[in-house]
Amino acid sequence: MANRSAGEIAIVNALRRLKPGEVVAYGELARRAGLPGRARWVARVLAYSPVDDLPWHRVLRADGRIAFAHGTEAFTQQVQRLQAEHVNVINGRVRMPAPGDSLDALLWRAVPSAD
DNA sequence: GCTGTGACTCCTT
DNA sequence: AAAGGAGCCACAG
Repeated sequence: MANRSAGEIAIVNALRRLKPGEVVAYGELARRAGLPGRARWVARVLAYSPVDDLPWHRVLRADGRIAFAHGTEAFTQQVQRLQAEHVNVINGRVRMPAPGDSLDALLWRAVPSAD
């Protein structure tokens, strides 16, 4: 039996494990799903997965920036969803967790940025 | 089966 | 801070 969508299922499961207010990078989510280096696969799953109740808005680029261009509908919607979960977003950027910060930082501090 | 594309990431100027 | 390039891999043509 082909494991055609095994990775996709793992990605969706990892996504479902995210708690409100918790954000991760595409690559980090891929790593949690047991698929290191498959960040682009995560992005594709978020874009095309038939499951539509996924917390896609909790996934950001590795530097904490939203993956969409400013002014797009997707960008605006992601910012709104994040703010609804008390995630501070400034100029399309969120502070990514440092390795030691983990549990204390359920709410991530905003990072000022020029953009 | 080869080529181009992309909601990515890392390294090197 | 910004830009270029390589690696990555599923998918469409």
